[in-house]
Amino acid sequence: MSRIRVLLASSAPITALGPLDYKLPDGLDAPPGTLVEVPLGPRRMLGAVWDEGGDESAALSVGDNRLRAILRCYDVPPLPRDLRRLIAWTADYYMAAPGAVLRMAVPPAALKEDGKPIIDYRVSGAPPARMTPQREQALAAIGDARGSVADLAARSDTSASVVRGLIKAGALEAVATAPTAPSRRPDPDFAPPTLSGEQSAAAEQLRGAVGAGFQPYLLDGVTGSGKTEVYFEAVAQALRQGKQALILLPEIALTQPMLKRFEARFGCAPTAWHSGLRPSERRANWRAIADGTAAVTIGARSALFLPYPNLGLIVVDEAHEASFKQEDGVRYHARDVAVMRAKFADVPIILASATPAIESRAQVAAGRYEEIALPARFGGASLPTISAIDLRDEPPDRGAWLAPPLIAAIDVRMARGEQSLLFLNRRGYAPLTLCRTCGMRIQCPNCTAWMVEHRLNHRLSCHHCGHMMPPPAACPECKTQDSLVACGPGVERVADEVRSRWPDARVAIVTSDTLWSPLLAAEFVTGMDAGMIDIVVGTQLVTKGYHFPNLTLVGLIDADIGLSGGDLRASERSFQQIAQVAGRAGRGDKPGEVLIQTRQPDAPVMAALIAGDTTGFYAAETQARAEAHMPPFGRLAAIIVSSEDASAAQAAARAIGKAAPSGGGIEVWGPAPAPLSMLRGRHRHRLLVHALRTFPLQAVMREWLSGVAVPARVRVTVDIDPYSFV
DNA sequence: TAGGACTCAACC
DNA sequence: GTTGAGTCCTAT
Repeated sequence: MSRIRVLLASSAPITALGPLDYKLPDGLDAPPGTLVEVPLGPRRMLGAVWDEGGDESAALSVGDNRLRAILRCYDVPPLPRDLRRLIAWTADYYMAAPGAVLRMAVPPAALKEDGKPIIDYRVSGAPPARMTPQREQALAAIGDARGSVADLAARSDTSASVVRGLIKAGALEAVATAPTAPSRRPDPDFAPPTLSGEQSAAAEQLRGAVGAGFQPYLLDGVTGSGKTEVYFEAVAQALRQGKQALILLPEIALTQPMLKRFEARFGCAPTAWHSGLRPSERRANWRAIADGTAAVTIGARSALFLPYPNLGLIVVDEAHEASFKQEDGVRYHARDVAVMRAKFADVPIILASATPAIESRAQVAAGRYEEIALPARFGGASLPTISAIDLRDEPPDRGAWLAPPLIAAIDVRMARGEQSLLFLNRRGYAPLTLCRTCGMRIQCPNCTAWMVEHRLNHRLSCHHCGHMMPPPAACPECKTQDSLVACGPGVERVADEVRSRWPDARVAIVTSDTLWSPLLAAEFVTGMDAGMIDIVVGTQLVTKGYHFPNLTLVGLIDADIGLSGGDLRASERSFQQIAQVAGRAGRGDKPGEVLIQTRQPDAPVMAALIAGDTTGFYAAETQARAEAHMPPFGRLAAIIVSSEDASAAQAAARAIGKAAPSGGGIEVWGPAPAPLSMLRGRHRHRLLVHALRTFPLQAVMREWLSGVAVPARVRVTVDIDPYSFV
């Protein structure tokens, strides 16, 4: 009998168990990283044999006589050492429970013994006994496609229950496929690209980096400069060396076009990892990654914690994206954790972006990251011209949102058969519904937020908690009939205006509501490429890496939205967002034009964009941050105290504030009611901790928070390096 | 005094 | 996070 330590995979937030000791029966071998099933009280839990972290708890461990034996070892490879170190580092740095981080590395579906087949459905040919308009529509739209219930519902623009009804009626039949991860190895020499001189030099440098140990690279290339082709060459090099590569992307909506590009370059699909995988695919892909057969993984941030046994390269694409910051559960920043994984695995990491974060630029300035710049667009395409429309001088018509110069520019595109993109970062029809009679604004019952009208599905919806209600006919407050009016624009409303101004235009709305599956995203891309769409109205989803050669006009409906928030990164974020959406214009051989509707054309962000003065803008922002000791020149942490009981949350927040340390390089602001003072039915107060860059922030906060007793119904969440200030 | 609502600490 | 033990209260 021997004693082993096991870290349990639990979802408990802050007060979680550290590793526990178990008995390893004789004859069983369980090296560190081995995944095991262990008893905990009456339950059976998943855990990993653990060797990370100090052995200070060994002194507190229970006696041999009270040890329980592990139940079994899973027949999968042990978690590699670099991953174990990463889990320990992430838990320590972000003040999260190590078990909660472990859960991201080993999703429960991964260890299911039997690989269930993937069930797809297709039209059987037998018409249903009862035909309804929805069923007819669904069958016509499905055609000879196949897919899951959700896929088919999305494709046919009906609900999942219509599809299930058709299955029950026998009009759709099931097709089972064995869930195997891609078994072919991507071929590094399948279709080598033709690179520009600049690209070749960059690719050459990155190829040389693969196999030469840890080094971060900032691949800083303007939109349309061909960053993807360049880092694909580094991926090819990793493949030649028999290593695995990981490419992280900010959102799944992007993965579909990316998978296509990958396939064109390497001759077969990579292994995908994102929240949309079905359990059977998740299991198959996890196992292929863990046993090393999956050579290249393209995934969302959670792919960072998978057990690659043989990692040779990490790429973080669109590395400036704020969505790499996870905002629930373990609050980590995937870009920063990716750098740590590269460090532990001793491999190079490439952060690719046209608009790098100030944090990443500062690392270049400090000499820790190497910069590789691609200052020109690929294939001779030029960067678009950017100009502002001052809404104070040239306002849109009453009740409309497009100013005359933008309308004229769209007219030109319509006449030439070119495509236009209108950007507004607001989903739905109108962000606010108010009563003309009594002034009441319709608010979410669970959150301090307005209900947003969505006309496409005839609902008012809360974008924070998902609460929905049908739009009331009368004011809920004063009961006046037909008194409610929509205030302000969302993309659906702008699309309405577009349709009424250009009745012949083919209009697509692109938001997470309309493009929520990879299939729908792929259909949008196909439609754009085939010239079936004239005008796109979209949210930030359209800023993400798309390449449409015939898109020559980008209009920003309201460029001022992002500036009003006033948090630390508001200017930087606006700059990045506008630069990214502007970068969609003129990527082919036709020049692009960008029109920015704004009420403050003289704001530094707008002035820099119009003058093309990226360097000056970043220099000014960086200097302002440095002077205020703000990240990356200082450190921030947020403490969010929440409870369903308003007074309990307030009392706990006050108690934490009262116990706050002071001086010596740390200051604590608050507590104050959070800007979103109620979220999902919980009342929230927050404290903001500001510290000098060298201050031992986590250690001090651990000490501080562990000294404050908080009732069970109050939750205390720590957010290290916060990005969200609501 | 049984039963229910609730709190709290241990779980190896 | 879950669980079971412990505590307090109430209805009978």
